Amino acid sequence: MREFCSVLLLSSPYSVLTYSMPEDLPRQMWHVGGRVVVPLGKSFRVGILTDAKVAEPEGCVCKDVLWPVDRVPFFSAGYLDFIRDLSIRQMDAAGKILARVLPAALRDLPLFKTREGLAVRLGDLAEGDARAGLARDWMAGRFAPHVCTRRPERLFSLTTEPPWPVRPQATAQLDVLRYLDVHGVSSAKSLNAHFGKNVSQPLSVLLRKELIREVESHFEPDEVCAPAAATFSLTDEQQQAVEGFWELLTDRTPRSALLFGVTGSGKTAVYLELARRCLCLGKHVMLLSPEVGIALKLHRDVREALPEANVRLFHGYLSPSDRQRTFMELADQPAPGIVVGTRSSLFLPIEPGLVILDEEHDASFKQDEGLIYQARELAYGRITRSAGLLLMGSATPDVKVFHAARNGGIALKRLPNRVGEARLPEVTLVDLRVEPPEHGPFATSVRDALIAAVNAGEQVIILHNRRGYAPVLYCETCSEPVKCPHCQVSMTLHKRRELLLCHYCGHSLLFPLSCPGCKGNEFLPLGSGTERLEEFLRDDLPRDTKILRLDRDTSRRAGSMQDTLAAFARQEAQILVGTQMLSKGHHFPGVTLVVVVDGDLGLNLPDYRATERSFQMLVQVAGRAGRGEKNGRVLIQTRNPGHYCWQFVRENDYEGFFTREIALRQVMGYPPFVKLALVRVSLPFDQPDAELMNAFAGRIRAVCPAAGVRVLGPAPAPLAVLRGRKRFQCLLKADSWPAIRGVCAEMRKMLSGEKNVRISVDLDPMDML
DNA sequence: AGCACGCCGACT
DNA sequence: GTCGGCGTGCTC
Repeated sequence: MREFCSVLLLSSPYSVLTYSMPEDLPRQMWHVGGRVVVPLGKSFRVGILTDAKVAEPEGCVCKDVLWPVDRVPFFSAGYLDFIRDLSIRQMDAAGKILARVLPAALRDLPLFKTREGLAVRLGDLAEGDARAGLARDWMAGRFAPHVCTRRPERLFSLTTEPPWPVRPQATAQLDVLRYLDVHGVSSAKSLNAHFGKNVSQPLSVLLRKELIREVESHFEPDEVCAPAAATFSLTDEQQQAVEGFWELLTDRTPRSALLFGVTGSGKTAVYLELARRCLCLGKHVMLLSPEVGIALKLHRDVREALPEANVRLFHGYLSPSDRQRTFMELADQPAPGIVVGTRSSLFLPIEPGLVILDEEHDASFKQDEGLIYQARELAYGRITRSAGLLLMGSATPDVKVFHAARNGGIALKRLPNRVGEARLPEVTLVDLRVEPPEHGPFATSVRDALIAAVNAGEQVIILHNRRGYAPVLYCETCSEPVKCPHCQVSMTLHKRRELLLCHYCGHSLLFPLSCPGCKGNEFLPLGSGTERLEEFLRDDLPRDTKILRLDRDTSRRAGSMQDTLAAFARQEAQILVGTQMLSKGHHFPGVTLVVVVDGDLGLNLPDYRATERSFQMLVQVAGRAGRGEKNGRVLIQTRNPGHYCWQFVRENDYEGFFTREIALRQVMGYPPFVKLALVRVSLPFDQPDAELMNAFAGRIRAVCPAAGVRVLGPAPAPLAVLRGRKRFQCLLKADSWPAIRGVCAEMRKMLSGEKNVRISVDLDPMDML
């Protein structure tokens, strides 16, 4: 009796196909959840054996599975179920989703080698004299796919900021330096692709001059300072939270919980204690943070606090070989361990007993390109299959999450007080209409406070959520700002880097330049970003004031973000200027003053969550002040002091804000009271759109009412042109996800035949740009 | 993704 | 008549 199995293909066409089990090979060679090689047409594919007992399909002749790749069930039933569920929700093939989240080496055809090291052609595995012998060798562990440990990529990073000490004639060297400046840490491969083979000459010269250096990875793990700190003590509040969550963790039912603790209340200590206990229970822990930088810090905290534990770091910037190694090791070594990482860690092949999402509210937990997902939902999907606990932590929870916590769907524990003597800072609004900025972007009282703090030897954080020198470069000849040719938005001047950058698509122009419109050479930089702010402060503050800047531009060099943060923490500078990057999770006991240059930025975006996000960022950055012995102060400049969010920021009153916000959402019909989806259609800039969009609008209007879906648009997206493509979008609202999915599927079908037209569906979008 | 099949125009 | 262009459709 022939047996049949299902195989999920990990490369195109990504379908699930039925194969027969070879009758001449031992049944023990195959594992459900293991990868296998199968024949497809004239070639071969790697797939996952997902089901070992399926009926023979009608109307086609099944081929035999060729050979196993894994000796162990690589993916658990729970993992595969999780991926299948995701594929339904994303309306995409499961194989395609897996292909996007697995390291490439795991979906490529393996190279089989005999114990003598001779390569075996896949065709020879299908038939041939050696087949029986190879099967015996496989069972005895003497024949295996060669693990292609690809040589780690060579990565290069700048060591200094421009201007570089290079002769202007050394154009090849300058080109390489500029490339690294624009693209950040780059591989030898990408440099070769961009410059051709003769890049090696300037590269070696630059290495010798130490203007660039070779790095291991974009982010290198920190050294552990004191790996001996075996015990840490918890406050009563922390202890109570731990006990509450521990009950949920051990009750063998999937649970979600929220740790709502003010900034500086010591949420990390709670995570660490729970993680320790979870390991003792013999279960894996995932500790996830929204950003790599914070993950690195957590990674160090964990290794210091739990020196015995088996701790791994995982994030999207690991080299392909490191990712592959982590996947392989986790799949066949079930000893419980802790994975510290970013959202992509949720696809690692372990069964987590505890998933912790630190700074749960952070927008970076949502992946918004390629495979779109929200880490919180994936994390829940994983713990439902391992009967684990999903623990979210934040001082400013997502309104949706807090709503669920209020209504009992999510368990809630609070840490209302800061650890030790530290108190929450005093927040003051500065009305720029009454007190116009007379010192650069600062009102007089703000500048006075700055100088007073500096003179007192205290530390100050200045938040300005806009990087670069000036967001607009205005041509005085033709009275037009310089715009990105691909996006039609104003390009930002980066003065020191001698670049104009489009912050939406990354397009860059060398500066100085002639106006692309009129060839004029007179420009006026309008507005200011962090770079200009830094320049102003260097002029304005006392000579010997040390200033550091932290934004995406200053952290392009490998390790420079950690260096800056560490230098500021060691109090080597009085002032730290930066974007929202510095509002996240850092502990600076010396900071007594936080200044927000423009509190209104972000309040008026076309987005129902704009206020929520603004509130969260302001409370988080305010929370950087007063974590030491001295009390903290926060000064926020605004031109709109009447906005409802200020009162709550001032009083650090999250729950007050929540009550107000949730009422507003109910009235306006926004999540969590409705399900929301953003459907975006894009097509090349020069392709006519009228006919297509009319047809699209007609179709969507025809489909929606019957499905119980309300529709807004389609209309041009707020960023109407991006990366050379015109963008249209419409917003769908409904009471249930299936209703929305139905409409989206219909829209996809309608546009699937159209050339160059792309459609993307974002269920529960974070923003609407 | 490949690789077939298939239906048209330019060549030996 | 045959070679080869790449549009369409299938792969257990």
